[in-house]
Amino acid sequence: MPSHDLPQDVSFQRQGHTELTAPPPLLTGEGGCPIRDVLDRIGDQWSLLVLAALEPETLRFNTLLRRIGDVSKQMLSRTLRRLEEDGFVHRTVYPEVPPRVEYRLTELGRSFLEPMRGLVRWADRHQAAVEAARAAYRARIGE
Amino acid sequence: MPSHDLPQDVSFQRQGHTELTAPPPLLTGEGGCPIRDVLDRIGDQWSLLVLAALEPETLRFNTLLRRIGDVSKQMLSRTLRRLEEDGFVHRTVYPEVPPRVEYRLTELGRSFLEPMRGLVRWADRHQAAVEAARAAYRARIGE
DNA sequence: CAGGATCCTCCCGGATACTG
DNA sequence: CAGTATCCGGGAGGATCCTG
Repeated sequence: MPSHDLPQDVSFQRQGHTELTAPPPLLTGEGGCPIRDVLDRIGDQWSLLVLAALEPETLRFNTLLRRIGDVSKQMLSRTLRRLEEDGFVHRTVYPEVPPRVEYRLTELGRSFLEPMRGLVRWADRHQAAVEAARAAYRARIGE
Repeated sequence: MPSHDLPQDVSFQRQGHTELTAPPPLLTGEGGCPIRDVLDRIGDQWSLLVLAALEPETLRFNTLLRRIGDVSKQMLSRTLRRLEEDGFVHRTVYPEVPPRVEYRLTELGRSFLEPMRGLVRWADRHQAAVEAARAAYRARIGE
C-alpha cells in the first residue's frame, strides 16, 4: 500500500512550517498560524472575561474576583500576570496599608476588544440559528 | 434588545451563581453571556482549526486529520460532531466501500469565520507589540 | 487586601486496539 | 476509510493556608 502521506498543505500546523503553495491564503498565515496565536491568547477560560470586566473601568484584584464570580484567586492571578506580560493590562500598585492594586486595560488590550465585539455580535445574531441546528440534530439523531 | 456591548456589569457571570453585590442583571434576557457563549464555542483547542481547514474546501476525515497534523482521531471526531451539532459543519456519508465521509462548512459556519478574520487581522497587526510588551516585562521583572 | 505556595482532584486528550 | 471504546498520564484549576 503506497499510502505514505504527502501532506498537501501544512501551512497552519505548529512550527513545521515548510512554506509551500497556499491556494487561498485565507486563515492560514505564514510562519506561525494566526489562529493558533489567537487561541493561545484568548483560548483559556478567563482571559477574555477579565478583559471584558476591565473594559468599562479600572478594578482592584478582589473586586475583579467578585465580578467574574467563578474564578479562583490563583487563576485570576495567573491570568492577570499573563495579560500584563502580553501588554494587555497595566498593573498599578499603590504603596498603602492595606495594599491596593489596580488593573486597567492598556491601549493594546483595548484595541483587542474591538475585533472581539465582532464575535460577540455574531454570537448574538446567530444564537437562534445555532439553537435551531442543535434541535434539528437532536431530532435527527439524539432522539 | 439592541446589539449589546461588552458587559458593563456582572451580567457575564455563569448562571447558577447566587448574586450578592451587583443590583442589575443589565442585559441578557436569559442568563447567557455572549462572551461565555463564544468561548464555549471556539475556546477549545480544535474547533477553530477545523473550521479554518474546511474554509477553502470540503475534506474527508483522514485528510482533515493530516491537514491539522497534531490532532488525534478522537478529538477530531468529537470536534466534528460538536460542530455538526451546532450547525457549523455538514457531514455527508457516501455509501461506498470503503466508506467516504466528507465534511464541509455550512453557511452558518462560513459566516462565523467572518468575524474571526478580524481577530486574525488583529493578531497579525499587533504581534510585534505583544512581543515588545513581553520583552519589556522580562526586562522589568523576569530577569 | 493582594497574591504566593501547596496539595489534591478531575478530566482533557493522546495512544492504542477494535469494529463496520 | 471512518470512526468508537478503553486505558491512562499530565496538567488545569479549585481549596486552603500563609505571608507582607
